Amino acid sequence: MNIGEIAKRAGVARSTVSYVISGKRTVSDEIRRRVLAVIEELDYRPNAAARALKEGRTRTLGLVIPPASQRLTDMQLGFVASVVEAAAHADLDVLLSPSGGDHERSFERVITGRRVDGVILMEIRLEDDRVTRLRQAGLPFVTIGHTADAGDVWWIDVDYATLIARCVHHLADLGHRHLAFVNRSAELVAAGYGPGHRALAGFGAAVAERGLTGVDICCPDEAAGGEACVERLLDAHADVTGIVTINEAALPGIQRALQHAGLAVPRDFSIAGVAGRHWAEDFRPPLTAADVPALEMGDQAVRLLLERIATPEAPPRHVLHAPPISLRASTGPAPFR
Amino acid sequence: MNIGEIAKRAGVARSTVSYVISGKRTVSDEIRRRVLAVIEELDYRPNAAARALKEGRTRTLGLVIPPASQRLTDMQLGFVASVVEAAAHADLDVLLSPSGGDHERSFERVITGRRVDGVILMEIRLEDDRVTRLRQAGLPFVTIGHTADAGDVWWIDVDYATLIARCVHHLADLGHRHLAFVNRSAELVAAGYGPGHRALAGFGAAVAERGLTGVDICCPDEAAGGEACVERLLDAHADVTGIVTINEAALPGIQRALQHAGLAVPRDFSIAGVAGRHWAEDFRPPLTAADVPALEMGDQAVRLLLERIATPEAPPRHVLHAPPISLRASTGPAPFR
DNA sequence: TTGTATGCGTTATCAC
DNA sequence: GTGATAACGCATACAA
Repeated sequence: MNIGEIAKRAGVARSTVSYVISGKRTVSDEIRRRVLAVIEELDYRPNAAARALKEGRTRTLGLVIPPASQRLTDMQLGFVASVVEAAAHADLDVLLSPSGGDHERSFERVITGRRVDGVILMEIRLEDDRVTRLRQAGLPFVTIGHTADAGDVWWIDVDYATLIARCVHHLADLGHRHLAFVNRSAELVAAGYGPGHRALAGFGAAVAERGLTGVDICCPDEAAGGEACVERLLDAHADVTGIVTINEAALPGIQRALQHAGLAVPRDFSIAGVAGRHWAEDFRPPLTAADVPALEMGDQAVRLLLERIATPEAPPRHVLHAPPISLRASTGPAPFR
Repeated sequence: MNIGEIAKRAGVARSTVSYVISGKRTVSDEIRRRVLAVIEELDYRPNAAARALKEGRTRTLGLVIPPASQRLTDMQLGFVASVVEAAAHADLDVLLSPSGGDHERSFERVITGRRVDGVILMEIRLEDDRVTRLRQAGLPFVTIGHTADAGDVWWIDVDYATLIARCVHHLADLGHRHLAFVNRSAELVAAGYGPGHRALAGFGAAVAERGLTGVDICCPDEAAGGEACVERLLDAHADVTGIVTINEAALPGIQRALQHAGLAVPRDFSIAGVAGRHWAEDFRPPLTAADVPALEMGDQAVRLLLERIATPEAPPRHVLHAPPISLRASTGPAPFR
């Protein structure tokens, strides 16, 4: 079933069918009706490969996700969901590529061979080979997160340093003097995961500015790890009265550890951080946290990418999100000890 | 950058370059080396669209996921992850398509226009338009889950009826006489979501067989909903001593409600079900449950699809998984009341 | 062992 | 307002 078949049955030239479909030149009403009727009858759809070959674009975006073997966080999932949604809205398809581990071939396949018109990259590290590779491939791309030297790339990110600093200031205002920062997993941080490093820097700066003492600790990205981490933390630093965190997946475990230690939140202990809305609201009591606007960010990433594809020479654009901290119920005045 | 350019620089015919790449006929060592050197130097990769047009296949699979707006469950995420992984392993790309809601266009785009060689469909309902549509489109597809009339389609599913029945028998053996079944969300069940209906049927049959009393209740797929649901349940049916569930996302809420009601698990109350391993292990105490082998199933779905593509006339294949129930710590003898 | 020629299904340029 | 035709980049049957 191809455009020639439609043309033959409608008794017109192939080009006429093409123009009926694209509307790029005027076609008499009668012929258009006849062609459309045949298209309808045979349920004809243009062949995507032929069109891509001729037009030089695929109407497809590549989305490079973290290796799926390690569970995606809620936030990452939100990005994927919103990117797919926004792409669909722009009549674009999304080609998924896991990266990292032994998935180099998949990544290479997606970015070479003109398979996609552009790429959205997630889970960026301060130094990121994939960014280097995309730069050299000359394929338009936008990153969610940004490398250390991202002046020339288009990106969109959450301002972890600022958000974590705000959490520290909030707790300091409440009288807390000894805080802990619960980071993402040690492997991730060691690999140069941007949010981990930037949030830690923000924590350090704010703690210093307010003259507090602060300890930081890496924590596996899951409940059991969070529980163990906080147990150790409470053990080693009995004076800590508040936690600041960006590790949403560890929250259920953190909660269990505090409960187990007989610490009531927020009476005996406060906690605040950056987390997907869902995690924050599921915390008991609901978590005072900056809600990452993952849905909005995915949408924005697609818009930026389309802009970049449309105007390759435009100067790079960066967007840094610093959503307000939603005051919920997990922070309160520092306890007397 | 195309094959002709490589040919010119290497001083050979285009077909020779093509054969060097595909290896489909022997090429003298010297010429092959020369060609490969040029390919390497220019970092040439065959154009995917041209290849797809010529070969009549795209080396791409379509993966139709539930509308991403509603959070994907862990299990669904496991399917996506393993499908992408298995596809990458077979050097195939995965085109993602959200379905349901206002995403019909995306779905249509993926299945028409020969954009993919085959489709994997998730989150199947007993009556499912998408299955009908794919049947009529004549595109090879495999479903994870199965419709009521799935004799002629290739599918792979979890045997919810059997697994839930096993949970009931397990609890009955422990002396429980009054059980409750916590289903997925009312909307999902009303929409004809297969697992919900089949699990309920299995529950009803097993309860009848053992002469127990059973109540069933639909429950939103999230923690807060689970908490509210179980509160109502305990209120209305004080004699219930055990819950059987397929609603993994509600588990944290169920746990909170039981705790809040002062019921210790498993001393005062037992709970068992079907859940992703992660949810089961995060439950306190760890949940006695059938661990859905999501990773294995995604892999299998890809294998089945490739088989179906390779042999279009082969009789349909069905795989029903009934993994054993992992005995953990959430079930115990019925309490005296 | 290598080269030549053709067609996959579109879109767009040119001629009418 | 419409039709014929030349690419797009590749794979392969056929010729040498």
